[in-house]
Amino acid sequence: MAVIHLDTDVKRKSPAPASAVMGFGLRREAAGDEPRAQIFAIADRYAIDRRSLAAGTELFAEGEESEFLYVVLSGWLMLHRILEDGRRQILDFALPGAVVGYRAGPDAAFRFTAETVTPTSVAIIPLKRIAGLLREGSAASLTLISALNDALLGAFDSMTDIGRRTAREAVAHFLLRMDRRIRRAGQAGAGHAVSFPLTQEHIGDALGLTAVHVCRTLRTLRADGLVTIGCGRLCIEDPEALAEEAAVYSIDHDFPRLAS
Amino acid sequence: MAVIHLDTDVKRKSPAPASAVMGFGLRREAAGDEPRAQIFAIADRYAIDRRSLAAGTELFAEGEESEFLYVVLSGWLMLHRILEDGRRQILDFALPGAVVGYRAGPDAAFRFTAETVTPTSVAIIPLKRIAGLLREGSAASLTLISALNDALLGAFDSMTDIGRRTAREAVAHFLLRMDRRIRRAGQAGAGHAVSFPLTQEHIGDALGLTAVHVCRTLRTLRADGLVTIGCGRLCIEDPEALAEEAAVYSIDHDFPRLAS
DNA sequence: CGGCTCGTTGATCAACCTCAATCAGTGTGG
DNA sequence: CCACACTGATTGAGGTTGATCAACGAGCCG
Repeated sequence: MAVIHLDTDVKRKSPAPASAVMGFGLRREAAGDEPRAQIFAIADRYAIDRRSLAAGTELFAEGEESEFLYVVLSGWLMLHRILEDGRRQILDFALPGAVVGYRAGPDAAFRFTAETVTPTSVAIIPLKRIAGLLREGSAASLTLISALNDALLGAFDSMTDIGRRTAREAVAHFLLRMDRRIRRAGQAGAGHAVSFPLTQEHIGDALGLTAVHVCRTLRTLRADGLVTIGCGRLCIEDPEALAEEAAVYSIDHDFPRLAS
Repeated sequence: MAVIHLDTDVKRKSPAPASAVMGFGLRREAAGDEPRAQIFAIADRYAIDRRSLAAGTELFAEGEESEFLYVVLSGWLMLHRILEDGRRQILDFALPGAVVGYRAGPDAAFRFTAETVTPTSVAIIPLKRIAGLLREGSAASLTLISALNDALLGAFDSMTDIGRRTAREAVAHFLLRMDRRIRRAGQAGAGHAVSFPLTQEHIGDALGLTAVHVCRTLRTLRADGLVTIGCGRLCIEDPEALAEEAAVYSIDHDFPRLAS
């Protein structure tokens, strides 16, 4: 896997001062990448600890209460809900630089489950400190609001995919969006391809489809020379043609179409 | 319609000071209703103008740029996207007390269209003032973040409805959610019923269904004695049974089921 | 009255699901 | 070293949910 995994200790419980615990040089690592650098700066300043998780483990579960919020430092998380009979809806994926688990306060339960897709490390930030940050006022407020707003716009994209696009359109649009997010998160791979840890079941659960149907859909997209996907890699072979397949509305800010 | 419509002038362009324009006694009207009162307080303090719109008019359209953000004072808006061939996905409904159209700055285009469902009046707030508010820090930052977070959680609910619930489950869950939102927005009607301005097409476009199928689904829900809906009114006749039909996950914070 | 929106119902169709089997790759314990 | 289990991808056959197309009635309005 191309996901950088910095350390493997499960949890450091020592209540050391933040500056001592969080000296990872995150700012250096992400220099120049504006929104992500700002999130990492918040993690650097306000986190009291960090935690490394193996793939497939829960960070928190729907219904739990906790005093913390998390910033993804490396790896992928998925946020999801599961209905009683096992149906699963993946609500979002959290890439490095994502803020996960914001709530109004420690007495508000998590409304979804967060589970790692790859080995992942997160910074742990007390909600109390965030509340303080907001009251006092700083550029961090704007960063946090922007992160939430981005998440909301992403959810709107997903709703449109799930509700009003065909399977082929939805998968095409999903791959375009993910490719862009992966690059923005600084995970760009060699050449055109990016590392892509999701299984077909993940894609299906994010788009309201079955893994079987995602498989069939990907087969046709591959056959048409639009994408290469598999073995943990994704390559958008023909972005314009794929955007065409995705039934992107003409005004779409992210994927402007050539004609009109 | 039970939606209170305070005035009908189309637009006051006079750049009068906020306090002069916004003396509507909103704080009095919403006293005791915490989150909504806080939003109205923000509108009271930061709005430069207000605007009243007839039903079925656009407040703003996807792709537009503007320096403003809006707070709904009365009436309903719908936020939606339309694909090139006319397919429409309704992303959210905005009830009184909702914040609509937040963006990082005036150069960021709207990513969806906002259109009135009923006659509506909104307070107009310059994005600049919001940015200032966040930098300076105040309780308003928390209010704004909470509003965004609530919108995100609502979008997650919708995604689960659209992606992983059957039409019957989705409609049941949607009606439960809307009933709760209407009451929280202070629009509770007489007795069990609430005023409900949405058409079956609105419901369908919010849930990724056709109006025809919503009609058939509502028929069975009515026949089973679960809801009364029509003529601009909605009445949840049997909340527990409807939650049962909605396949609400057992941990759901909003609609706890009786058993487990 | 004509035109419009909204709700309703029927008949048909297809997109996507379900069930099932196979296969490759990978890890594991004997 | 191999049998075995397990995950993830793939393909086939058949079934079902919800879409599409169409028609009609009620209410409203100019």
